[in-house]
Amino acid sequence: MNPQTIKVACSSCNLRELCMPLGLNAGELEQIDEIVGVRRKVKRGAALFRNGEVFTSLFAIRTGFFKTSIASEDGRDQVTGFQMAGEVIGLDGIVNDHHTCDAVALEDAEVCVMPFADIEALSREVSGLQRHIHKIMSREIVREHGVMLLLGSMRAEERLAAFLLNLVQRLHARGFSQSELILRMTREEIGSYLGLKLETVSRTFSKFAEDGIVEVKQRHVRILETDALRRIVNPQTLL
Amino acid sequence: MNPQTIKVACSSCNLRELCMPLGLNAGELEQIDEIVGVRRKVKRGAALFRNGEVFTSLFAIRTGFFKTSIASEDGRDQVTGFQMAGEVIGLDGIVNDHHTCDAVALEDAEVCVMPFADIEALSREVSGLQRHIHKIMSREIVREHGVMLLLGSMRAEERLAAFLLNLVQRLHARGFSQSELILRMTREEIGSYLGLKLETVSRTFSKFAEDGIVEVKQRHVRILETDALRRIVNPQTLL
DNA sequence: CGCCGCATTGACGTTCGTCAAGTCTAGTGG
DNA sequence: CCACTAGACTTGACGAACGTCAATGCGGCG
Repeated sequence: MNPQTIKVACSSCNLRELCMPLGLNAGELEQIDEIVGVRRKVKRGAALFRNGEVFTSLFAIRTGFFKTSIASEDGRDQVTGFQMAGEVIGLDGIVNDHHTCDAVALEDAEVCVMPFADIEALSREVSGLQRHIHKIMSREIVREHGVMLLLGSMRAEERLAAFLLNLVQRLHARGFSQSELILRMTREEIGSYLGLKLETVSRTFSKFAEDGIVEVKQRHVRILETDALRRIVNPQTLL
Repeated sequence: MNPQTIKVACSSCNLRELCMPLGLNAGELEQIDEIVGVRRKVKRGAALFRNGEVFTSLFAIRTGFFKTSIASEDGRDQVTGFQMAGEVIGLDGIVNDHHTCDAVALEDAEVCVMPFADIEALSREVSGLQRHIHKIMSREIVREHGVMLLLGSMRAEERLAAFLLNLVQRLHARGFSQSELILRMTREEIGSYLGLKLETVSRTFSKFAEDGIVEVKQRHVRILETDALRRIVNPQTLL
């Protein structure tokens, strides 16, 4: 609730290739810089937006880590995703001009605020931007299909293995280790995302550790046998 | 595999308000008619598109009923949605120019073929169309959040109750009964969508019937107590 | 240094999946 | 017109996986 306003430039952002389209000329890049005029800091535990709030902007994560979650009327809630640097959140708000989920920072974070009206206006001019927006939304739809497959048909070990592989792959794409990661979320949040109770998440971590597949020390995870995790997710594949 | 080509006009289509934006002037409507130049018939059991095929077009369903599903490498598959007249399918293909799921007709169907390149070009001119496309994609994202909540946190009875309420609500919006419906999909397909085995779906139907909440005769379902279904989905609410 | 939230682990219960037998129905062909 | 068949559906008995409840451990932050 303390929106810092710091002028920045996409054109010089090291996350450019993650959140912005490639192959634009100098003039187009400059126009995009205009859109992302403001950054906002979000403290750990604070919400970037909440269910019901008016939607005005998409947010590109510059630093930090978020979860998005929805709540059913009777209080249960479901984590719908974990987002890291270079990813865009807020797409849920477009359809009704109101956000339909909460976005909460799991560590101190900073986002680029992109007013959606400006995005729409500019993407009528710059077809590369238009295409990029469409792809971001389509990617989210495809990602959610994958989560539905996970929730609908996998057992606990498969879910957790898929989760770890996905996380580490995304972190690796950002220059982090392929085998070591620090979880920014609690067991309960992992469980909510995976459709499991926190105890089951904990037990499954312990099982993986017993089997020598990972080392787990609270939120610090080291993957010892990536292939073993892959085999758990996909028993058919003989790696 | 027998693409019928029949010229039609959105401007005179009775599903216009479902799949196309409102508030356009005559000239804009005419331009949209240009986009939807072709219809295609799909026989029951046939695929409109399959995972891996090149993506070129979105499809607006004119008549009939579809399921979309994805397959994990080891053969399991997950139904990701059921689509009816006025709904748009194919959004998953945008991100990689290839479809990532199968769309199969559950009864003889007819779709309007909308080449995506044309949609993008025209939506640069007609901001109402641009906005509409964004909303369709956002709506799909929000719908999938709801499915994640269902798969991640609901029990069998809650899932089936939510499923029935959702179906009947969408059918009602299309002028059908609020209380009676014919299921176009098998128990197995319902189960796949809801993350349950077909036997569990069948048992849960039987339980609802015993409790006097629905009458079930194979695929014909009559809802006797809508409020009871709502209470099952959302125990807190005292209707 | 002590507290509080998070994580782990164990014992037990519930829900749903599995396996199997049997029924219904729509469609086919005699 | 009716018998036959294949696929879909129902139902029961049983077991496995995961949830629930509860006790305990650990570590980070003030």
